[in-house]
Amino acid sequence: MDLDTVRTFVAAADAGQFQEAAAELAVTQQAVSKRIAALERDLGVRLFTRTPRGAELTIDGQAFLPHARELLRAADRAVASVRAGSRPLRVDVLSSRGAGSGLMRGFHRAHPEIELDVVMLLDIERAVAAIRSGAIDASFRAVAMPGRPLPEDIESVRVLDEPLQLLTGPAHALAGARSVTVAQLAGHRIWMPGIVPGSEWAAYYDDLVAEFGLTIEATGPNFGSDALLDTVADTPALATFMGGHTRLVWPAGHGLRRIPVTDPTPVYPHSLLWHRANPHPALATLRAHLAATAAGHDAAGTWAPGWAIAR
Amino acid sequence: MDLDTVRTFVAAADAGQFQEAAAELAVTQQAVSKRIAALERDLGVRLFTRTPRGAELTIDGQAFLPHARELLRAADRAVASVRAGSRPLRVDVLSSRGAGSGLMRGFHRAHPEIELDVVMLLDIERAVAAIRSGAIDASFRAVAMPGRPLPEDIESVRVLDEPLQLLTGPAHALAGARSVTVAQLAGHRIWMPGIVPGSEWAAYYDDLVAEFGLTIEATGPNFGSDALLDTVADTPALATFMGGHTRLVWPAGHGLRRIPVTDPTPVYPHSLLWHRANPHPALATLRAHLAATAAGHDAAGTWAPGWAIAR
DNA sequence: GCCCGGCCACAACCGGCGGTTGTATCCCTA
DNA sequence: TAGGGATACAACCGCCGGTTGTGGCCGGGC
Repeated sequence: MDLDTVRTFVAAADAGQFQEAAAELAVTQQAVSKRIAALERDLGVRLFTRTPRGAELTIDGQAFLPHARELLRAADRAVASVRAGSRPLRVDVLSSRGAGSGLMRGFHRAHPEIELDVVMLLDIERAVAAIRSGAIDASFRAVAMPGRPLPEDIESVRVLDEPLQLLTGPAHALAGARSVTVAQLAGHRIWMPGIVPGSEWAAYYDDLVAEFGLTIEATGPNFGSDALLDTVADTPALATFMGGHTRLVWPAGHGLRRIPVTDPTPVYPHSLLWHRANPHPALATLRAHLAATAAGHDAAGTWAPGWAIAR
Repeated sequence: MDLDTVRTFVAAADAGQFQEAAAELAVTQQAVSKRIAALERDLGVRLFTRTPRGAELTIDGQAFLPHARELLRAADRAVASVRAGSRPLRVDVLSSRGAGSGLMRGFHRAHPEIELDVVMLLDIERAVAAIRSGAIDASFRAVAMPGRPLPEDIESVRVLDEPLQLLTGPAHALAGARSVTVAQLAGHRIWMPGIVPGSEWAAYYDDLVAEFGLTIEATGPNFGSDALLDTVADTPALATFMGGHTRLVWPAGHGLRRIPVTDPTPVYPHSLLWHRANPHPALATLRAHLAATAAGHDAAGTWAPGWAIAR
């Protein structure tokens, strides 16, 4: 289906006649007639009843019309999403199910009128480059990499500390625990596929391993979180970490357990990063929303690498 | 923009390479390459970074992808709206702002998963013909015309009595009244443009005029309810009737007044009409919803023509 | 009652869009 | 270094979709 044809249909329906629609679209009446005929052939129904005084919608045409309008609106939104200047606010998040996504969902609920696009860059290096180039407007991340402070033109504000939880299958040795200490995790295999090597996310787990002597396998390709959950559910010796704010679509019958980690609770600190000179009006709205809804940071009993919360 | 091109973009994004997308779409790799290049030219941005091992989305491509998917979903819904068999439930209402529309909005809120299409046929003759032919699944209307009972294969159930209210501008003689009796309306001009001559709606007002000696001008073209409200607001000698369940988008600064009518209150009885043999599953859901939410009919102090509520 | 005007459909024609085949180039891997 | 797999570029061509020209239908006005 061609959107020009749909546009022609809507114009003809609004005008009530092909001739006027043709003038509006700057084509001949015959072209409109052929387009409508082609659309009717494709759909297999008659959309207009032709009269000597114009064309009026059939019942099928009436039913199709609002869908056609919605189709054109969707096309406009799609084009706007990549239009340079005055495009939707474009925000990078760490993962599709992490705290950043949750914050953006909350923002969208609070401001449904603001057009949003959420993308996922792989590490903070690219995120910072994209922010500086204007390709994205903001990013939810730990603020830096070890030894690599943020450039001066990037601003940041700490938004949320996401506590890590242990995710195990029903047959795991720790499956019955109400909570586990970090010390108890020593000796257990923890599997974190899909972490991009060299990213600040990988550095976080490197620090966690170095500090508490855990065994984290960050290798292996990422086949998606469904595959991860499947494997964890079926493998008694395997567990994984999950953000405490992740809202899982819980697969039925897996018997998965989420177990809080304590003494200390490892938290992943999320900050909002943006360019000092970014003029996007929705960016200010987002910052105000986050400031208004942010929970206080209770550092007592939690752990995070120093470089991740610097500034 | 061509939807085949958008489909190609989504396929390439999912596959991560043009070659596989081409195989999926049963075209050559070169065709996919040209389509993507054309889409990028149209949008003015690069959507993929080409590598010797495939093609991965740019940031713009990532932002565009969900919009592209939504565009294709909208196209599917549009096609489904006219697909013979298993199409959305198609319901006819009297007007876009009357009680029927309100009931359908309530039904949609209660069952958002059910696909709906609302159309507006002009009179009950056509509605009954459309119901019998299967072009629509149900209709909200007064059940019949005077002297023309419903055919045997059409079933109906009374759903809602909508009280008429008087709508006046601020300078109208009755503008200050908390309520008016039907007798008080005698001598005032009441303007009802857009009523289809010969329809059961027109017959209703004919009966109202004959019974109570009102002056109703049902003539003149219908320039839309906005124009109607404008005229009523500015013309002291003119009023109109409006369904009491109409939820107006109240134009600011017009000073319009809605005044209940009493002694008796004219009500427009809405029934749901459908074909006895219509197998659409959503039709049963709609009937159950209406039965569960229907208000009782309090006939005391109201008036409606006998033919409109027969059966 | 007839004619004219407005609107839509059909036919013929034609240019360009979008497909295919063929080929060059790049990069990773063995 | 050779080969495989990926994309881009070039040449070719059929057909889709536009235009012009024309005919039919119906209603309103003279």
